Amino acid sequence: MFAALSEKHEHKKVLPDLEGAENGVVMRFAPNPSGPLHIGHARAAALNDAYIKQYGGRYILRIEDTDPKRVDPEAYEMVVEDLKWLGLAITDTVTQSDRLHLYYLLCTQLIERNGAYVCTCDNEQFKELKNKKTACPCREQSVETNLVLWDKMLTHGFKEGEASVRIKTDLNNPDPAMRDFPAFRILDVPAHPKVIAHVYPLMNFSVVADDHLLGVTHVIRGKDHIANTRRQRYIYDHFGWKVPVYRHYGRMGIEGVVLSTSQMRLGINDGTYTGWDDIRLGTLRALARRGISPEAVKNAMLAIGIGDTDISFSWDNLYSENKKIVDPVANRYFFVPEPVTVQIEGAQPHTAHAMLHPSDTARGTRTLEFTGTVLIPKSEVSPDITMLRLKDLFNVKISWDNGMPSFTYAGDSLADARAAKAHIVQWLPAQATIPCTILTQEGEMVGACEPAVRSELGKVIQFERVGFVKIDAVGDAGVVAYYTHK
RNA sequence: GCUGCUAUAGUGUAGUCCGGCCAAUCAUGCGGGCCUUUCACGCCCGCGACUGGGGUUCGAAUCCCCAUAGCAGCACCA
Repeated sequence: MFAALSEKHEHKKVLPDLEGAENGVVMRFAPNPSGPLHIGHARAAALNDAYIKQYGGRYILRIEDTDPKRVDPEAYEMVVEDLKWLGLAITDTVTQSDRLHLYYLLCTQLIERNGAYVCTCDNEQFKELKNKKTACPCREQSVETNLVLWDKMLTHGFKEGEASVRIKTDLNNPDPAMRDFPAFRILDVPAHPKVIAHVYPLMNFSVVADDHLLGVTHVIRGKDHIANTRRQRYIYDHFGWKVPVYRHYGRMGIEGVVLSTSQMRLGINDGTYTGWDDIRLGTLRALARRGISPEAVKNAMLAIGIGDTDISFSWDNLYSENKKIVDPVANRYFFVPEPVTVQIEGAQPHTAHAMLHPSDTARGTRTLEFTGTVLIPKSEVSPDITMLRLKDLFNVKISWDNGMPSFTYAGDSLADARAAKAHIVQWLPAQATIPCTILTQEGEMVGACEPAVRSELGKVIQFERVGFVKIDAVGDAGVVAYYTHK
């Protein structure tokens, strides 16, 4: 008995169980293709992914492009790329603009079931009636009339704004948002980039149609959809379909990056941002560029879970997850910020062997040839510092004369350096160094690094005493790196 | 305003359904120490929370009520 109890305590589930998931699940991630994916999307994407991996089943990517105003033709590809980067087990991909005929068909059936009607009321007028819990005249039309009007909608008999299809719900529902919400509308402009159409389903209709058609069993989405879930239930009831299991997680506040697609686009167009992967943006491609690994993103999202309380996203937690992944694999190099060139007196040429990774000796070393002149960080040259240890090399004594420092060799003994509490600093041979700029979200850090860093293009490395960076570009002019985190 | 939802340390999270294993878990952060030729990693120690007030009960983080706060929705967006 006690064993059972303690076991219960030790069995920490990563995520809470989903009801009715024992025999596998069908879940979906359903983004609007208006831009690349950002951290907010990653939560839904990762949560669904984790459950599908836990229970087995299918993972449907459903591109929800039923509003031509909010479709960026380039986003289709970006979304797929971003999900690929995240490493999700997507099994099916559907695009709603390919499926308009299905929605039309189901709409006809729904009208035949008397679950929907074509409303030709002025929008303001309808809203007024709705708020008074009063049916608009269109609601009383016969099924036959509705079918005629529906056909008229589809055959350009109405112009934009002149007619819509509404779902019959409960006009006495205390929440006005529930009362006879729209299911289809006419949009003459803009043209849809993927399909010729002018009658488009609204999200609540197309989502129900697809969730049912695709056999979706569980839906995990943000709580901004709670009202939609209630609306969608009316459609399920009209058709007599089985309703999926829903989970709505709370709002996630994310500070420090730009997330609004329109704001990002604006900034890119006016040159404020370099592109969708500008590191000031919260897109997944920006995180990737900064050296955040997809596993870290997923782990951080799973740690947040599906709670329905509002939370604030913690960059610290993400960085911590990323460090766990990156630290064991990142090679170490010297970066000297704001370098000053100093001549060391009294030292013979030395060859320093510095480990590529301190806890993985098998990875080998890099060699730095000392021939007399080195670069060291400017911050290490100040009157209150009298001794330094050049890491993996030797000790240096600094003496000050009239405010001018001079540097002399002070032995190889590490013990001496320790005894003197000397800083162990990164350095570079003056004859073997390349310029290096580290771009951070706040600005840039200029310095120099080991030439060998050029072979780490695209990888995350650690500049000792500085932090992890991703090597973004290498060239004759030097190296550009993005600061990942400490 | 109307309709709902939520409320555990700086942050995230477990526990809340079925009240006692909870003087509240784990992670992160912060402070200190050890290790170390990085201010990294690892290890050890510490800091820090049940929104407030009533009620029910032998007993409440857990149930009920009120208050407060936050959030969501109230689009011919998703």
